[in-house]
Amino acid sequence: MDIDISRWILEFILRQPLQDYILDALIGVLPLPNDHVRLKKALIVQKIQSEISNGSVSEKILKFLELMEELYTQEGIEASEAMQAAYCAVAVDCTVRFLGEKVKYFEAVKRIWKQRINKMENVGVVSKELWEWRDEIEAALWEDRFCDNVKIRSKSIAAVEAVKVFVEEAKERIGPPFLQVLVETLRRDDDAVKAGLDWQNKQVSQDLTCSNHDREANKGDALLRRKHIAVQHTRGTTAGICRGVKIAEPGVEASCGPDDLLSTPKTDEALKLSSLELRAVVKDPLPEALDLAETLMSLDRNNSAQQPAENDNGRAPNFVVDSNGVVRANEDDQHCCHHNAAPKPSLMARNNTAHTFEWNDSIDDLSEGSPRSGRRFTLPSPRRTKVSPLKKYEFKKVTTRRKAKRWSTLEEDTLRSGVQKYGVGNWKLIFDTYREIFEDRTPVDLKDKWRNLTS
DNA sequence: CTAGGGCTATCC
DNA sequence: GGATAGCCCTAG
Repeated sequence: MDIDISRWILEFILRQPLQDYILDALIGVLPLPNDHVRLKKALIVQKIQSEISNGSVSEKILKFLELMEELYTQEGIEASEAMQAAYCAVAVDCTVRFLGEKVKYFEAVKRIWKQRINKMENVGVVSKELWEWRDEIEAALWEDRFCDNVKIRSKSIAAVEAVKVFVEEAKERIGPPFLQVLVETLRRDDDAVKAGLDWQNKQVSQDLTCSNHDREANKGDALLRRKHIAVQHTRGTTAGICRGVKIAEPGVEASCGPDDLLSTPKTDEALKLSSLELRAVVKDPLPEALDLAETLMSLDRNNSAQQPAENDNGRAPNFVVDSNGVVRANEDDQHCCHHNAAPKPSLMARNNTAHTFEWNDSIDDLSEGSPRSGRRFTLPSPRRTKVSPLKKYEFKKVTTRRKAKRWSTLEEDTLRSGVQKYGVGNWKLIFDTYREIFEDRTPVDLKDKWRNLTS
């Protein structure tokens, strides 16, 4: 799986309620970038949420908050008050819970405050309040009155709540997952298409010159744009660039927010250009179809005028153009043709109505009396060819066959002695040993010659 | 790199 | 036209 796609998926999943073991399994399976800060932050937030899911805090949260602070520092962002408050609350909570047990309390103070927090003098996650707590908590190790003071004061600490506040703030800073932004953008695009069509339908009633064809073209433009957006998002993001247009992900090197993510003058220009290119490649079949219909109807009128008394079998078919623009034979004629249909050909014979590779819709093929004369006519379509685009760029291997050179007696004798010395099959070794004698030969030549000598 | 099948030019 | 020598291609 593409590393970006797996990242998007993981980012999205991280916003969902998730068991830790599932997350760990996903991280183990998905290919992930090592240097994507937003993903790391999302992972940390998920881990913190997981830690507080049982209604209490753990020392692990301290580590996660420290990691988060490191990421903030990398981005030049200062640790927030919410982060500092959460860190302080968790540290205090994880310590004072052992106040009744002297040994455990001593170990907790040593582990959390001496070994962890004391080493973080200048780290942003540490606040002035934390240092005040440190003094009181250490004092409580030696004097009971400080112990009581810590007990009373710590009752006001709501560690889980403080962590939740931080989590919400962190989520907001990280922003929505890329896939969510993408879906929302596409939905807006859909709404825009619908709104556009509604508007066009209203215009139709007022403006009779606006044809169905034009409306379809407009609709196609909007849909085309949507597809381009999807393609650019899914295929162009590794480099982040498609046709010179950069599609930024939210929160990552983005100069614009999610709202104007996909609507910049450059993207619009690129999409228009792509649309024009597609139109240039795909010929609109409608005008040609209408010409064909007109031709067939005029033929029908002429035939009717020239052969008014002809019987049903020889009568030229009547054609009608249905509401879809499809030219059809008159129902009566179809009925007639069924009665006079030729015997069904063998299954192995070519079926004239089957067009697997090449559509045979040329008007030249619609000669009278042909098997298609009384059948349904379809719109002319672009002719498909069997030419593979790969063939166009296929290099024809040009190899000049070497002129056959007869083996001299010296060469034959050398080959024999070589085989005697090194054994059959060591053609390269023999060739290298007597390279000056086997001029213009190859090890394969030696092999071929030996085959010839021993045959 | 080697083995083996196939192709082609040359010889008779 | 068949036989053969020399060369080429490709799978393993």
